[in-house]
Amino acid sequence: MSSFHKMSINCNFISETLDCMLEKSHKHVSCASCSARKDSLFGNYCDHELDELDESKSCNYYKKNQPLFIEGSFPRGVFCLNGGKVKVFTRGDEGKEQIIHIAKEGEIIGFRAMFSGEPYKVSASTLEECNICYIGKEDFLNMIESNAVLRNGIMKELSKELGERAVFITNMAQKSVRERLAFALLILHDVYKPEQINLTREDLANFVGTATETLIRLLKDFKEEGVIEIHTRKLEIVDANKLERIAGAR
Amino acid sequence: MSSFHKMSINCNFISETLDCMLEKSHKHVSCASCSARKDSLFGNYCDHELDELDESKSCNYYKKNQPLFIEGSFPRGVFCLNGGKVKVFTRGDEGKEQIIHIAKEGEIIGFRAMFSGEPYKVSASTLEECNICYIGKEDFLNMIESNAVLRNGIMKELSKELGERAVFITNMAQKSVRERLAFALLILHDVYKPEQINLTREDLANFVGTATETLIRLLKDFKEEGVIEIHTRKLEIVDANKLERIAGAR
DNA sequence: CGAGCGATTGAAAAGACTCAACCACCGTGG
DNA sequence: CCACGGTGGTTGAGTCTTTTCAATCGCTCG
Repeated sequence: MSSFHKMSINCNFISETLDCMLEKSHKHVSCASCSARKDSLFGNYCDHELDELDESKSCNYYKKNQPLFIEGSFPRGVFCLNGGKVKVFTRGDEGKEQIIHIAKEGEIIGFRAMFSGEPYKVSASTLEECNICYIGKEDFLNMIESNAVLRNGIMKELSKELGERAVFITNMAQKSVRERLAFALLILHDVYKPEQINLTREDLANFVGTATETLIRLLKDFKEEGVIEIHTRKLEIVDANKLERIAGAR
Repeated sequence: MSSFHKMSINCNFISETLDCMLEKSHKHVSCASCSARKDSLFGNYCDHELDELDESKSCNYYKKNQPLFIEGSFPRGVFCLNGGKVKVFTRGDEGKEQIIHIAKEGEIIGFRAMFSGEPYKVSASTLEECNICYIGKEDFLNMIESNAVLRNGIMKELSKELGERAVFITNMAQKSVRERLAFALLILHDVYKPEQINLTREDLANFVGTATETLIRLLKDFKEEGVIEIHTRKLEIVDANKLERIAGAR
């Protein structure tokens, strides 16, 4: 844990660090004023709960492509995304990443392995500059134990994800790459809005579950069909309805 | 809830009347004497908890290929498998089944949707004759609320499944059908042992995520390579190590 | 300004699917 | 008891999607 903390002792306020000199000072973002919190599992916390939460957490700044945790290691706490996007992925036999989920502000990451008693089955790393708070395992489990609302929120979240993954599996097994790409773009549209989708082609391919070259060709098709606009690396969804039609039902 | 109960009561009548030879009377299997329980989430229940459980549940006999619940409907309770195998699956756009999981004795099925507040994202139906107990939603949720051990067991289970599905997704996305089949056979070997794997080719194909014809050809290959034995419908694993090698890491 | 990574394109090869036909086993009803 | 129908299993051939390999381009960053 200590190494992890050291690693991330520099700090936050993306708004300040956007382009100028990269002075990331380690400011403590109070949960009470966290803009991402309203959509999170802590959204309905009252004042004294927020104080408690503030006590037990630490805030950290992450650069692009920094790992939060790695498949196979054991969890020591959970991560609460204040700003930025994070990819959650596994590696197949040849080391190729399969992205399972792209997390955005407000999401809590890494609590699955906290309950399963197993090591992480997935890895997580930042896709861009991020501000991420960290809550130690013990504190987190205590909160779960003593706070039924939070606990139910967690169970609901676990359950929802489980359902989503069933659909994901079915899509992987039965849809063509073209359909899966359309599906993926719709999901990413939701994650990134109001911004444009901003991923490397490789990450996008690893989310869709295809080869990078295939992905590129299909993106070109979509562009020619007028459903997306390609701005170098960034993708703009032009016709979401058409995408839905391409993606098929669900 | 009532309609579901009616349905299952009917099952018993039907079963009794249809195969009179087989005498599947609707006996109440006491949880205390349930042989499947020791491996289940209720494995460590004490006497008075078992009494309570017995109170709130009903026992039902299911014929082969009977549905427990269907994608899109809302859950009214959970199913506890006393005997027999059950497939859990979703349907893709063209109605093709994708089997997500094959459950065996001792497993509790259908609790995901209980917490998510969503309708079922999957369907479940019996693969053979089954004895299945049913616990109503309210009773079940009360148990969860008041019994921390059970609750933690459930959370652990949800978490484990979530991890397994991440692996499943990666396999689907990156492995060849041949590798996936090897992987699937190993899983099924575990589920079915000490019996032989007993599924229709179509179900097996829908678990692996391929066409029935492709599956059959690959089974033949495996047989010729000496890793399995085919006894009409039943499959015997001859060389699990070799299967593991074929399946790749993990 | 050069190195290097990410993006792109083309051509060939492979894996898997679809379609169509046929077989074989099993329980049913005549 | 046997013919029948139906489901599940098997095989072959052709097609098509997708991958792989190889090469090129282009932008960004030090």
